Amino acid sequence: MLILIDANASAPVFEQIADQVAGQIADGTLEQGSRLPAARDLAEALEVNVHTVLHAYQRLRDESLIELRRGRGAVVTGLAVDENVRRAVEHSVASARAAGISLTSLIALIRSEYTR
Amino acid sequence: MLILIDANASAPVFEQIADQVAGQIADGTLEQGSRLPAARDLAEALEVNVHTVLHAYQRLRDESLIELRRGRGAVVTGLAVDENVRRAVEHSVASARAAGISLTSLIALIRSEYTR
DNA sequence: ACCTATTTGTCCGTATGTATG
DNA sequence: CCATACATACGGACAAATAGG
Repeated sequence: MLILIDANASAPVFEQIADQVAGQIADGTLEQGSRLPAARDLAEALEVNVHTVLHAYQRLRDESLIELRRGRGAVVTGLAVDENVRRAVEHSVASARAAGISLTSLIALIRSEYTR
Repeated sequence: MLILIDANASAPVFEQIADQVAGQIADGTLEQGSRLPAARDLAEALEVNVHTVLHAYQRLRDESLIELRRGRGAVVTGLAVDENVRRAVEHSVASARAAGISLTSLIALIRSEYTR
């Protein structure tokens, strides 16, 4: 876990942590199924508060890059892509319906975004 | 702002607040453009900590139901639905591409979810 | 251009709850 | 039953953006 905090950076600390972990998941340094250090441990190593690390972890969970479970820690999902896609599609459809957008229009949106 | 906190409920307080505000946005009690009470004020009224209310507000922002700006407060967006859809679609397409899912397959997914 | 009040944003610290193993 | 580790809530402090005078 090579993570560097730049105290002078404009980005908040929790975001720096989240971004760097996300980057390591993206480039394969952190493999699917691997476990992140316990929030307290990482916090101690980085000399920041536990909440700051937990905040970063929760951000990563919201982006479904990791799974958080009490007593178990943070596990990289990363490649649960099918599940990611399913959820993303579910959300797209839900917000489209809420906006009164027809199936045809939604598909047109998807198509133009895909071929962009 | 009629919000009731049930201390005995299983749902956390911040979620109770977020859900009730979301409900009032959905049913029109809170109109688009209207301003939510300052976090500190609502916290005082509900006799909870400011951070708890801020947590709820930030949750609502993540769902793009409100906009948060320092010094200005929390404003109901509600109808920025087109933007919501655009972002959702963007995300769906991005995760589909990352998963190696073709445009055709993605459209099939969208269709089945829509008509579900 | 300046100052001040308002209000969210971040971070720290502490305490307690709760699911996991 | 016990240790681990995230989840929630409280409290306090200061920073940063906004609005208004």
